[in-house]
Amino acid sequence: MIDRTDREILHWLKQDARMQWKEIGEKVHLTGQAVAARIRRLEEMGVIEGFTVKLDQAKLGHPITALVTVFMKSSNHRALWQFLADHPMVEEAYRISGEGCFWLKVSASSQKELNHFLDDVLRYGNYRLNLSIEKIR
Amino acid sequence: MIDRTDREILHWLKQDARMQWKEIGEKVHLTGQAVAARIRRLEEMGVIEGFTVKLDQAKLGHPITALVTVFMKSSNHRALWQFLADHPMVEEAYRISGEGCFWLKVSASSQKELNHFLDDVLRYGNYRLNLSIEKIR
DNA sequence: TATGAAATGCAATAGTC
DNA sequence: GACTATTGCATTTCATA
Repeated sequence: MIDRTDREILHWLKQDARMQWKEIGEKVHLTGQAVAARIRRLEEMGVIEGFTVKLDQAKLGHPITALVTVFMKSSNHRALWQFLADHPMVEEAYRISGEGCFWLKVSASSQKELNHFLDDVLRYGNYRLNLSIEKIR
Repeated sequence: MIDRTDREILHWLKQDARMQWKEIGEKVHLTGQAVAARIRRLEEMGVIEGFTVKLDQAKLGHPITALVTVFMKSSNHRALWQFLADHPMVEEAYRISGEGCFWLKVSASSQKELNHFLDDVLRYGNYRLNLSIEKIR
């Protein structure tokens, strides 16, 4: 279904998603064509969801990374779900187990922008805020 | 320093990091070469940290995503820092403000594997655990 | 599911503005 | 910084095992 070679290919793609099929092929002892076929299959299977860039948010003018836990007061999960799914400041969002909570990673250009976001969140529930002071990974 | 066109390029790369320079060029009204030059510059500036794949961890045999907050008991931050920076299950880790804490996103293949990880974390401090029950973004 | 050969087309480089 | 023209090489496709 998904063998050791597939995992090796994913390993290299994780390091550099623009690596050439041929180059990956040399690393995993396959031709570029075989690598291309495997990657196509992994995409079709949904194992590979897509290819992206890792960006330095601070250098893009978003120096604030906030880790937010939201505690719902109402049971109107759906509305918050949609709010989070659409909001441009939300980089990651999870529904989590426990007292009807969500967990978010939010990127902000200023304290003011973050405050405004949090005010919007307050319409749905309370929150606990943690600010990142260093990104480890 | 970093203009509107750069941001547009980043926007397209975020959607598909393997999009061809030429194709991006058509979208932002530039030649492929001009796009390549800008991307090279953005990499040198460190705005682009790299190119990666988005993977479906569940389909790779890691159905559990845990969001963990660590509260240090000692002040031996450095040791935990290193532990987190190296550990293969840790997908993201941040030093956060407040009571000497870290925040982590951890991927696990089983409850047992997660428990083992958490036991290791206990050497450094206490933790609060939340399990993801749905990935929103 | 892999390879080898052929056709296509992108990327890299150099030169110009 | 961007464009055009040229060259080199990866990707794609197809036939084959």
